[in-house]
Amino acid sequence: MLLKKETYSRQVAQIIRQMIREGELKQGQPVKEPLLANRLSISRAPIREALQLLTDEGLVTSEPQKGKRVRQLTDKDILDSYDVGAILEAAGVADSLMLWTEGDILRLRAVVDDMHNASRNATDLSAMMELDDLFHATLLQRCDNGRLVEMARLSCVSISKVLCYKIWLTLFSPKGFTERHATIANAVYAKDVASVVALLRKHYREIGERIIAS
Amino acid sequence: MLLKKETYSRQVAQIIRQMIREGELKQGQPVKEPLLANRLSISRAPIREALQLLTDEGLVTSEPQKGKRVRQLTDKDILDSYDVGAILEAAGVADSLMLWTEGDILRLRAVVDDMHNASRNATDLSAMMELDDLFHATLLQRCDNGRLVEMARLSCVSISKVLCYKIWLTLFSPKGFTERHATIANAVYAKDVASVVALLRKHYREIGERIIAS
DNA sequence: TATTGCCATAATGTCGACATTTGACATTTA
DNA sequence: TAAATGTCAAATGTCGACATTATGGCAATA
Repeated sequence: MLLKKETYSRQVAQIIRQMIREGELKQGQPVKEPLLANRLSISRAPIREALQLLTDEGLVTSEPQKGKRVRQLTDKDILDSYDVGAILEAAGVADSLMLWTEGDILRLRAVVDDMHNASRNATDLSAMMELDDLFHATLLQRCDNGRLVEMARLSCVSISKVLCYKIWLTLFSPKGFTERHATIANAVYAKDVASVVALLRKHYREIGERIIAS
Repeated sequence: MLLKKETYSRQVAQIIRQMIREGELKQGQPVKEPLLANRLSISRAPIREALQLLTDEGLVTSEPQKGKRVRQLTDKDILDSYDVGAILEAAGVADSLMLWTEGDILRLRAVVDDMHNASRNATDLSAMMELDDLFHATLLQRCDNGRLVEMARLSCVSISKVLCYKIWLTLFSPKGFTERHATIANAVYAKDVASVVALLRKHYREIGERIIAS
């Protein structure tokens, strides 16, 4: 076994993320340290650390002396987050699209192909989720601003795909989802920067609006 | 007295920020919990919490089992951070400039006037710093995307004005600093979105480059 | 009945101590 | 001499307990 003795805090953070995704912890609900500590049979210290990690990710809100809660996303939070993500991703692509090689384009094509294949088999989007991540990461493959890439993800993906996991799975049909990304990819193949930017911002805005509508 | 019994953690975080600004804690230097705990005569728990707060802000890096260190900014970190800040601020202004009223413009003029006045008295930029914050906040006064505003600040200001505090004070002469902002303000008065965007990105890039050059 | 004040309960904030890991120095060995 | 190993102090991770603060219910009062 490839010795991996993670620290408790990180394992707990992952467990709580899972609990939020699965709906065991709902938005706005308080997260009580003693409860988790008992349930996991560890002390409160690592629990507190884990909760602070999640606070940094925006999954949990903290009010001194009042405890921590699963973040309650307002409609505006969702729209704003996706808007920021779109702005950053669009800027990152716009600034780096000129550097794309033929190989880069092939990589993007491969991702879109995988989406097409997956859309024939999968009944919901759960299989699509990692392809979606891969697609957007591939769009930024030539963007050398690591901070931009990181913040773009942090802004919307990390939040929405955990807090709104179940809703996210119902947003689109696998086919429609694939087509949306194919459209964006086509603009990339054509190196049409303006279209890519416009399509990305539209794409993200629509996702935000659909999440709200649910 | 205006009862303000902040939690220890937050006070400690502020103290450490101050220590970083003043150069008592230098970049890359390990931050040892027992030391701070002794010095402040409190236990390690609030120290650890404070360090995690600072980790979220990007001022401190953490490696499990290896401790925390004051973040060591690479040249690329600085350039990338300012680039992200510029992208967000420019997008925020671009999307909201059409909403500006005459009163909004007067507010911006007032800030620039304050800068002019300050530049005649101050010998360094220390007095300018809060005016700089105010200037950029005023640029985004009509941007209703709170998350964008927050992330724009977090991306560069919070980091650089703490980690590179002393360098920052020597970047420009007060006069030159004022003129730079006046130039941006003029483009705003003219509602010339393209110029504002271009000037902002240039402004931030130059700041990054000057910090590196030091 | 509605409001105020008090109390009991439970959660968070903080503490001091122990367990484990890390990094450096000393020692051994080739 | 240089590499490998053993040893030890110091720092981090975790624990259980106490102190302080928030929350809800109940009684007293207007």
